[in-house]
Amino acid sequence: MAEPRDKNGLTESEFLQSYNAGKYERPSVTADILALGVKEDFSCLKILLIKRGGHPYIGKWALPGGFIRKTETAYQAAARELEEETGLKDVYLEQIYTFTKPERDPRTWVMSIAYMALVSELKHVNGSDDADSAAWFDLIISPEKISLQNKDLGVNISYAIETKKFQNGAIKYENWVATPQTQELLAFDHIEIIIESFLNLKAKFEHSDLAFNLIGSKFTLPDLQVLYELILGKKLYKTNFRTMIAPKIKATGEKRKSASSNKMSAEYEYIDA
Amino acid sequence: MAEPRDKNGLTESEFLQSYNAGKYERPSVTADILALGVKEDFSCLKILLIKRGGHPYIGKWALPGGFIRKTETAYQAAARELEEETGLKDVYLEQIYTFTKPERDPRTWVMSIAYMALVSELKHVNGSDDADSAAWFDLIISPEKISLQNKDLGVNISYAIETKKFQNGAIKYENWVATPQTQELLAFDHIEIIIESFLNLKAKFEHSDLAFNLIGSKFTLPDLQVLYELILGKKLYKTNFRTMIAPKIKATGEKRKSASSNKMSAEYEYIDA
DNA sequence: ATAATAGTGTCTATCAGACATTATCTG
DNA sequence: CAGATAATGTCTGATAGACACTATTAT
Repeated sequence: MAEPRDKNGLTESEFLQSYNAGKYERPSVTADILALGVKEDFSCLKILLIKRGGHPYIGKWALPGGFIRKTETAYQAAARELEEETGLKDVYLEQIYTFTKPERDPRTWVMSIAYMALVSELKHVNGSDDADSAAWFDLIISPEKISLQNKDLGVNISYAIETKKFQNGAIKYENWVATPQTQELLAFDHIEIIIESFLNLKAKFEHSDLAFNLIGSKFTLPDLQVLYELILGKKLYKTNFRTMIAPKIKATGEKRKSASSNKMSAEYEYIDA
Repeated sequence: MAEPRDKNGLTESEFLQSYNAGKYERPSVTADILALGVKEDFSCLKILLIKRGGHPYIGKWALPGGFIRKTETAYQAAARELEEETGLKDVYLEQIYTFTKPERDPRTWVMSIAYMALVSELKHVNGSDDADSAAWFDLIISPEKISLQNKDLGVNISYAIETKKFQNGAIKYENWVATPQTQELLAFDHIEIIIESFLNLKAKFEHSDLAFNLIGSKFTLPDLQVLYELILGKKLYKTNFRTMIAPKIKATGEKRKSASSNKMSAEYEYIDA
């Protein structure tokens, strides 16, 4: 059978040779990473930010990330940038959402593919590259408010969150808006990425085993419960938590102090179904 | 306080004026839409495909979609392309996933932001633009196989699906691979977009009211149950289905024939919580 | 009239939520 | 020893799963 030709009489290989990639304007695309961890004493979640070393938003705190290269996937770019800018590697990485508002970057047309990383050990992070410095911030988040704080650096970034539901025929949407509450703010629309990703994490948390990516391989049940309470934003009953978690874990036989209190407790590890 | 300057001594506005957008190579970005509906007699799901009118993959069936413009969001592009190529508008549209393998398009570096559309009425669709023609295909999907068929056009496209689980330390992944089973196949990596989106839909289906976007505003319970069974891929018990769905619906007082059988049945409508 | 299917009643197992109680550990 | 917290027992109500049965409708 004859090779198909288009309206200009070209075969596919002829078309590809003559294809002009410059015909349409193209956006730059970055992979930005929301890296989450838990504070050593399990008193709050931690989020990794970098201080921007160049324009735009020079000196502002931002999510680590950078431009995707032609030879790599977005996932590979996210892993590469995370390691380059903070030294973190071999962590759980998942694509969350792609942000595309045309005016979201003052330089030019830039889309951002947001990734969420879950980190079980808050390694010391060091800035490099585009980033002056990298640091873990306390992340305090509720349905009404989000704060990112680093006491050592004296930085406090807060936004109020308002959620609105609206409906369009049978089509139901939920929207939220973040309103700045402090002088110091995040670069770009990164606060939106954080809120969207956290809501995503919360929704997935109850029906998956994502929690175990945030805690070391050996842990105590009081610590694990505190972690669940941090993410879900509510207290859990110990008994119910334990019956829920029981099929997923097994005792190591060891005993050790919990990080969230300083009492001895049995040690467990995750078993995969 | 002085305006901050970068290592070249530029302020932000000076930097932005001199910013060279051509420094890094940029990808083209498309919005592609998986539009789902239900067959009139509720015997299977339907998916909207277009026949490509130009290279590459000329003459092959593909998802509707096209390049995102500099003045619009990906959501707006998806809505626009769907209407341009098929005439469908005012439908539920949700971003699913962004596909970024560098070699996924033979022309050049192209990323695809995939959207899922849920359509409650299978309006007659007409091709235009890049698309020779648009048509609804029967979508038959199981954990092992996916088929897209249009008997009028005599087209049958099938792939076998294999799922693999693998683990990387505490990090657990699930992957699937689609293997061609027929001569005729979809353009690009669109089969991946379809499978990924459908898995997403299935996961969300049980914990949301997405179903009502696939059925008209007035419906019978037998029809609604058949729709749930189609998406979930399993039989449901009538009693349990009705107690589950009861809080979300109210009777209109009318009676009419179901589409899935030809018996009279009470008519209901969706009520929002 | 009969077969098919719409609609209802009910039983059971499981699980989330809620307290109460006992055991153990730290200071 | 006292106060705190780890660990366990048990009660309740809601919900998913499973059948059985009656009512209604198309042919």
